[in-house]
Amino acid sequence: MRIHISSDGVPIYQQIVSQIRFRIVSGQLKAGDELPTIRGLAESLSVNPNTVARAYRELEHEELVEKRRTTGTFVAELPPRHSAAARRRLIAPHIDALLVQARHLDIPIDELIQQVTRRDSQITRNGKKS
Amino acid sequence: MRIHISSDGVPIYQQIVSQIRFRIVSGQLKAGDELPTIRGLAESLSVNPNTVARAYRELEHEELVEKRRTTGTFVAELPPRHSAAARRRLIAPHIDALLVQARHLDIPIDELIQQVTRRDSQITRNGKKS
DNA sequence: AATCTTGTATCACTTAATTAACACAACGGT
DNA sequence: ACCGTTGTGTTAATTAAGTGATACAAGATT
Repeated sequence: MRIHISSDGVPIYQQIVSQIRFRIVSGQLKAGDELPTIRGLAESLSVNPNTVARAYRELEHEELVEKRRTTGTFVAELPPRHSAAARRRLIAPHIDALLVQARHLDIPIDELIQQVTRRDSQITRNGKKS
Repeated sequence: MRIHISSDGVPIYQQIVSQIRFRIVSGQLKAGDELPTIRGLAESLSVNPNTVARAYRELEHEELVEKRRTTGTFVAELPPRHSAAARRRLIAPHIDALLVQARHLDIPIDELIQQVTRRDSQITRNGKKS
């Protein structure tokens, strides 16, 4: 598991969370796959185990991973399910945030859609490859 | 100017920034419109003037507003311009964040696109109305 | 049962972020 | 010229965030 930490102000635990989350939701990590142990990853990154534990705890709260004591941490079997209405409600603020950014940068809606589509297929492709 | 502050952990100045920014980029506030004075808004929100001043400073850094000493703060005349390449580069991480969220919620790409489009036209409509 | 490895919990330290109190400076109106 | 209103700057106090050191607890392995 190659995790890259850059000292650019973003907290270490968040860098870990977002990199692992990205691999899970993009399919590079599959259900049941084992993550590095807290201590193992902590040592390879030269950070405190608490920092990795915190990252794993966040992922667990999102139900993306499952921790089994004395065994390790694994990608969760069941991604959480929501109703269509709940999904729309949960994604709405993120959509708004993106639209505000796009308008701020004066990006027209169709150009935005185009880039979203392209980026999505890139992520899909990378996930299937591994 | 109705600004709503909720004590949910998000810093007050950020709540002010995002609410005003949203109104500017969505067209509810137009170029030249005057914002509340720092002291005035501070009093109506029962916060320190420095907190509002900080919010306005952020908006000024984004070139969304323009402060005129002894006169007040106004929505800026010229939105900043970037090249197409620069715009793509700046929006990319926000797109990725949205896609990660969408996959996390198991929202298919076409449903996402549909909701983005709908929300964009809602924002556009609201902007024109005022 | 002993022991190793796993995640967990507690505490402390450091740093950054947030907000506030208060004085200053500039410009417009009278 | 004066005074009121505007944004500005300095400083401090408080709080929150991030990370680390270290000890604990539980289950697997032998």
